[in-house]
Amino acid sequence: MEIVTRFAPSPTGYIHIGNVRSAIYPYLLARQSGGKMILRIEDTDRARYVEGATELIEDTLEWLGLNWDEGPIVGGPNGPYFQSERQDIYHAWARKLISMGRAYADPTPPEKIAEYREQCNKAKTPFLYRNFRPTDTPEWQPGIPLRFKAEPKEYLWHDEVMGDMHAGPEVLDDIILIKKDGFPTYNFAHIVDDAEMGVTYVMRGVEYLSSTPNYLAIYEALGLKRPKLVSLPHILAPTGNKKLGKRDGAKSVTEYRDDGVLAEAMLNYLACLGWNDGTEQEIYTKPELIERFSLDRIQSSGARYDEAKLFWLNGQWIRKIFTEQGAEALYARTAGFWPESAATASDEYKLQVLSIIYDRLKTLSDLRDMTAYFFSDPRIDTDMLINNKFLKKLSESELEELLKLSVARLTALPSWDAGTLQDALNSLLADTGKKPAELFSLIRISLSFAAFSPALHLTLAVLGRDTSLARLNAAARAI
RNA sequence: GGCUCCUUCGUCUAGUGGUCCAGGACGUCUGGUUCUCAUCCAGAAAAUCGCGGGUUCGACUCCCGCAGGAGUCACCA
Repeated sequence: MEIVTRFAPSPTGYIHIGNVRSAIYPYLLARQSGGKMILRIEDTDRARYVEGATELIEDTLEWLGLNWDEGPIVGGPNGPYFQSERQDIYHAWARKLISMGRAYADPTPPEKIAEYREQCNKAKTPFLYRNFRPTDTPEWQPGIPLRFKAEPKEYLWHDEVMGDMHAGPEVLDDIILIKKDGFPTYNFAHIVDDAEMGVTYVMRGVEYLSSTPNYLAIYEALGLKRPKLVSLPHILAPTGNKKLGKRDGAKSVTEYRDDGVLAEAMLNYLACLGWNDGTEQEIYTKPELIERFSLDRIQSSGARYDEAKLFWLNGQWIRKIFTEQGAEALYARTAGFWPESAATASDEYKLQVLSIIYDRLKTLSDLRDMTAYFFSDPRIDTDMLINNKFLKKLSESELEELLKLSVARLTALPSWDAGTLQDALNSLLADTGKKPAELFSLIRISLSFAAFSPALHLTLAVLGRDTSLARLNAAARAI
């Protein structure tokens, strides 16, 4: 049978690190089996609805490369894919339950319910609405909440991650199916939708585990085949034991895109947080994840989010793309990450800069700080030269002499390529009798006045003859 | 509080009765790669496998208790 999975977020804001796994795993499972993934927007709570959130969700999925087969934008045979547009469907199913005697209109005002709950709290007994079930219920009509009529009994089920589960009758309750405003609750809507859309795997966070018996009761009442149930453990915040959530400052997934994290690295990291294939591999491409993914290797305990590892992985991916797909492929990803002064620089020049600096990047946004001196002359800071730990042993006149000699030698060079420059630097080293630490530091700092830079001969080669010599001369004059 | 789930290096994890005085990765530390920073390479420290019982010739692995942590008990999802 075809595997059908779904990702069913509420449009209440952006997708963050803590909840994106419930999109990744359904995607991997669907692609692996040749099945399909549905995107469904659960917008039944008008109070929490956030304008533009649906677009944010779509943007996140598209960035990560998690394309859906049915849903907003792409459409499909089981639409609409917004719950707010499926009112009639829920009401039809609701009437079915009413006619079977498994649902009833409940006119009890919320204040009265709060009172019941309070009574139970005082008596230290669990609050179950079924114990307060009204006897003379009116006919159901819009404006009155509709409740499920629970039949307390024991439930057994299998969760693909948590294993065999059981729950006693004490957890079964008369949950609300349709709210006063006519919208269904999540509890009811997702069951109807999954059934109508042919969903075979329901993957969601573990917070739904304890309400599963109530869902099971509804499947049973409706005569529906249960989908496979998959509970995904929480991702924990870096500190404490709480799940990662927006109020702990969980960043949105796409915020990392803006910070220069590659989608490949993000997907790789998130997929492997709480899942592994049993090997010692750390870097996975999307096709590899699709091939290797398996539900039974999803961890049953929560996993702590570790940004340092994400950044490490991102560095690995930056290098992987450069070496496997070429400098141009990586360069194509760098738009928007260059310093402002690079605006007028040519693509060819930026590509050269990228080629000598890419293996130092943890994120693409590192380009901003690390490459500034390639695009504009740095401010001369003689202090940086004179007090350098290698250069402070040399007198100022000695530094000036060395710089002038270097300029003279480099000026005389017949060509200005990395190889020639390397040779020139080596012979300069031999002729002056200076240590590399001294001569190279002097030249490197004079060129960049930066905390660090790529290999000296490469830096010279990319900066070009005119710029290099001008900067060395300027530094010599400033000493 | 009731119910439910979870528990191996700081972190992510491997481990399905002996090959584990517990392996890999991130992070940390040390050394190397003609200066710097990073990469890369080599190496180190790092878990009495939550605790206590049992079963067994033998347990991280099976059973039972306990403790700790988490989730849930909405006309939110």
